[in-house]
Amino acid sequence: MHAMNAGQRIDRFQLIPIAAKPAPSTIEALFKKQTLCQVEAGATLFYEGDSASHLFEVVQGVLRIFKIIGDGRRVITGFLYPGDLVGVSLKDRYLYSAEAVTDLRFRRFGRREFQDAVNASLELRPELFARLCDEMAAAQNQMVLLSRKNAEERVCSFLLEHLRREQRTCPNASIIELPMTRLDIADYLGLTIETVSRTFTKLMSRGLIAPEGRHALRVVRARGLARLTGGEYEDDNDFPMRSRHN
Amino acid sequence: MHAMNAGQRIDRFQLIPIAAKPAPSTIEALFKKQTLCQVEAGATLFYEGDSASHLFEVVQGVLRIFKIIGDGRRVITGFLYPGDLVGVSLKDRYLYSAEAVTDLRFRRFGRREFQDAVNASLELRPELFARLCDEMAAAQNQMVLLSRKNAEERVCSFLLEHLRREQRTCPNASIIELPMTRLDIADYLGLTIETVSRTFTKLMSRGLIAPEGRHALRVVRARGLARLTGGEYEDDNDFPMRSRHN
DNA sequence: TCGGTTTGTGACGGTTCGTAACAGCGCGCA
DNA sequence: TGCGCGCTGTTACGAACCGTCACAAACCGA
Repeated sequence: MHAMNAGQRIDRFQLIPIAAKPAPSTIEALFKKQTLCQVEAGATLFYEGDSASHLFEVVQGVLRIFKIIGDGRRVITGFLYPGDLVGVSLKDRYLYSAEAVTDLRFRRFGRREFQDAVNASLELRPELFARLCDEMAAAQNQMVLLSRKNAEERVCSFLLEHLRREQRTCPNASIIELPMTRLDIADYLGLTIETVSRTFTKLMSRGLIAPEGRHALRVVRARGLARLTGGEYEDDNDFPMRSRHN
Repeated sequence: MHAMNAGQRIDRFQLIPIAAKPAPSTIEALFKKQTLCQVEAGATLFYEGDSASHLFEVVQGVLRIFKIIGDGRRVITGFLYPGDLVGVSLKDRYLYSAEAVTDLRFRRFGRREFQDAVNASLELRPELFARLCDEMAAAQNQMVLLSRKNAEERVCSFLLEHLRREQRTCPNASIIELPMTRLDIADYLGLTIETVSRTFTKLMSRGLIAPEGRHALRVVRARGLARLTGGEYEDDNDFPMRSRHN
């Protein structure tokens, strides 16, 4: 297995002053009242098994959450982006470790205070619940990917997932940033870096994607990628899964 | 890929009269007020994509929840047992299909009524949240299994998971019932039936487990199985993952 | 008892892994 | 500015694991 850059544990965040905001109505607004923190790429926010004292909201940058088993095998269960919440679904201990992929800005919230705030507000509760559902849906899709998709399908799914993300802010974007390393991608997709690398090369040689600097690439034929994901991401054509709800 | 027994859709459950109970304090008590339903093995409770009108509580028997992608590949994301809730983490549509593995007794609850009941009760909310967290934790562990474990580790993890379940009701049980088919197990573990079968045989020849009829087996050396899971289920010995929380 | 389904076992092959060598890029330092 | 070093990423090749295919045996319900 490959070595990975073990981040230093940070016990003292660099604090950035932030102006006070009006009454919180959504979770994001609630977090806005919290101090903005910043850490460098590679830093660890918390370890799996740590007492779960805080929730986090990613403000800028990318975060990876992962589990490590026995002999060092790592599984990245998710990448988190600005607006995402970390540590919603937990009881008293973190289920996974969290490290900054890039330089990262985030906000922290004490678990108890957060719970109290959510309990007190009729607006916050449905939103929190919705976020939990999204997290669960993502986990299920990831299980499908890890369980039954081959290397090419996994990589295509990954790329389209990221394209969709870019397109949420910029609807006809075709360039996706991939700040994480190949090892990160491999550990997220349940492959090795070599297989990820080979698959990228193959997709490029077929003209589906094109390199765009070191840590970005251009999706040339999104439709072509979608056809290779093995089961989701079909947009317009009829899809057996969808046509069945009664 | 192997064919699977496509269950008939049930539109009318067999209803079983049940005595009214006192005030609900836990979720289980809440469900006790609902009519008990029964279906035969193979029946479908709902399909992925269906409008999510109800939650379910398994009362007796086993349920499988699964997703199917494009060309018929199936992924079983979980087996559910008496006391388990189905459909907690969802918004307006079911994330997966649900079929009875065995003859099944269950209770249904309208989503809206359930939401209202939970919102109205200060006791129910934490329990619901806790169940969501458990569901999430299970999903994460499954991702680890599917992503990084080999066939033997997957099967051993599966067996121990079931042994633990049996031992929750009967602390020194060593026989585990496996009412699902090999195909179900394979689709749950991301393997083929042949690999599951071969792995069982191997574990038997090593004396770790012993056959106990067709759909049950005896765990002879649980400790031995635990050592082969590749990362969890170590009980007493120091375990790097655990020794690190501060 | 019979036929279909489920399970078990073997041989074979393919996808992915693992090792290794090399190339590209960034960084510090002379 | 040029050089060396380390890290990341790419490519090649042999090996291993698991999937595929084929068939037999066991089981189950009619």
